[in-house]
Amino acid sequence: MANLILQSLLKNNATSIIYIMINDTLEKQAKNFKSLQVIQSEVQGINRVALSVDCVIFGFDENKLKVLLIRSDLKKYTGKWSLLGDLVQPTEDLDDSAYRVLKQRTGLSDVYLEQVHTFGTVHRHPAGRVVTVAFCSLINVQHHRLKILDNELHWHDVKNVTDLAFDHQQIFDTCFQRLQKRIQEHPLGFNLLPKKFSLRELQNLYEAILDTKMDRRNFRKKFFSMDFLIDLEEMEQDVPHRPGKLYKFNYEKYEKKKKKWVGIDF
Amino acid sequence: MANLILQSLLKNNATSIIYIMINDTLEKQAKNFKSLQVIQSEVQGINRVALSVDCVIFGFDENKLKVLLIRSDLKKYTGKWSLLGDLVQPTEDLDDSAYRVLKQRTGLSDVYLEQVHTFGTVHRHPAGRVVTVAFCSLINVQHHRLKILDNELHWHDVKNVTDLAFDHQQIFDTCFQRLQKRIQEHPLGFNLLPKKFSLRELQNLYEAILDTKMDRRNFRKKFFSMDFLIDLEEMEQDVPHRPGKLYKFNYEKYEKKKKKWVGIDF
DNA sequence: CAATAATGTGTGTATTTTACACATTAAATT
DNA sequence: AATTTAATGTGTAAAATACACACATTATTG
Repeated sequence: MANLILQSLLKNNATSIIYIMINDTLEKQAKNFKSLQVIQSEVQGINRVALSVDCVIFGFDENKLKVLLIRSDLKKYTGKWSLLGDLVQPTEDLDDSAYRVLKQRTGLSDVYLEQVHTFGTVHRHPAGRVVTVAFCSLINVQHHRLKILDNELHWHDVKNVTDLAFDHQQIFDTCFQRLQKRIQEHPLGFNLLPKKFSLRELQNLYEAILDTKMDRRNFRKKFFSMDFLIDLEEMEQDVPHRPGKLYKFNYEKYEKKKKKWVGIDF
Repeated sequence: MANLILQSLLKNNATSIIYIMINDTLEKQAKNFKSLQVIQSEVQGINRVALSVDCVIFGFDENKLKVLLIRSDLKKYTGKWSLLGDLVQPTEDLDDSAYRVLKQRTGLSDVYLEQVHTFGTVHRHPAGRVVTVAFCSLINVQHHRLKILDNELHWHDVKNVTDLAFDHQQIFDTCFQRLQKRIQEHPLGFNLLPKKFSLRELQNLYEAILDTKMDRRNFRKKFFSMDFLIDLEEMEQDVPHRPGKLYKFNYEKYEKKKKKWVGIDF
């Protein structure tokens, strides 16, 4: 009897079936049909949702902060910009999924992604229930060439990001806030600078991301006192002004001295 | 032809069907059968996963930090403690789901939950792919009575939390770290104290959560300088030592003066 | 070769943190 | 009732950090 189901599915060009609360035999029989992909659901029953990842990739370029956007696929959002996202595959870890999306959409690899927040209101996606996990990152635009440019992939000025598709504006805002907080607590900024960088470049970076101005002299003092910069005894080349000294970041020392701060601060 | 599928499903006592890549007519016909629950899946295709929420509820009780745990349901983890979790319903927002789980498992309502992190490695759940979103909270044990005690629900001493079921140890650790960070940046601690509290009670709270000792005099100075405490001109009652002054927290003032900190600190 | 526009180095003041010392108060003890 | 005890409440000085600002130095540009 169960065979009838399978035959019908095949005749209807079904490629997959997820069955719930049907007797066991159906599963065994279904597995004989190679054109049918059977996905069993023991505990979950019908409580399944589509899960996606969205990547908010911030880029630092000529002292400005950018973000990667593409044109939305969906008719409902024609013309609107959206984040880089895709569905999570059933056999794929969340993190892996985010890295895959980034690779597929941009060609970028060798980028560290951090999970930020999961967005799951029922009607956030027009095509049905889709819960999405947002990841973010920060890279140097000059150091990473976009190898794929489908859907008008481009670096969008962060200051002009408005009215994105879906709830992507909310996702973007959340990730931007997280980025600003992270860079004050962790030295992720160094990944976006060349291996050898000047203090001016470092300060430009912080000023761009935090959208603020800092005193040059106190900024220097702050970083030297932290003792995480290694003087390379080299100078900048080809700059249209007096060259500055070049430094690199001492990751080892940072890891050892990492702040174990305990106090109250609000 | 599609009817054959439906008839077969009905004869097999199917209560639900999720179909993918089948022609449109099937959906329309299926909707005529009231015993069949039809869940359409346009964009998601077969890329669906089960989604759950897990709640890490920290409790402050007699100057100790606790966490709510239950016995695991699953045979694989018999005897092990686990967090409060359940599957997210298809028509339920993530947040709502977490609040429902808390209510169903403990009877607690009127508790603020914060989303912390989503855990989604492929094999984290023995029964199949289950991605889980972790929420956490912090309440005063004395102010919230547990109305349901199934599965040996109880307040477990945080210092003795080891070897939880599933990947719940990892989830717990992540949430504990988040809690410790949060309480240093935001005044959530005040929700767990009586409306009128002494400085000693406040300090006990911080010392319990941050697992540290602080200098009593400097702690006082710190909080008074922040100017968020209102002197109630009352004294403690029935304490076995010299009574201390009672204070309440000035939420309005905090909201106004909230720190907009910009700097580097690592 | 002077003007320019950066880098590099202090210096003094204000603020915050930290480490302690001592007086005060109410309960418990003798 | 006087004394001991164990808290609370207040103060003070040194150290560390943050902040505002001045000036010398160096390469480039016109």
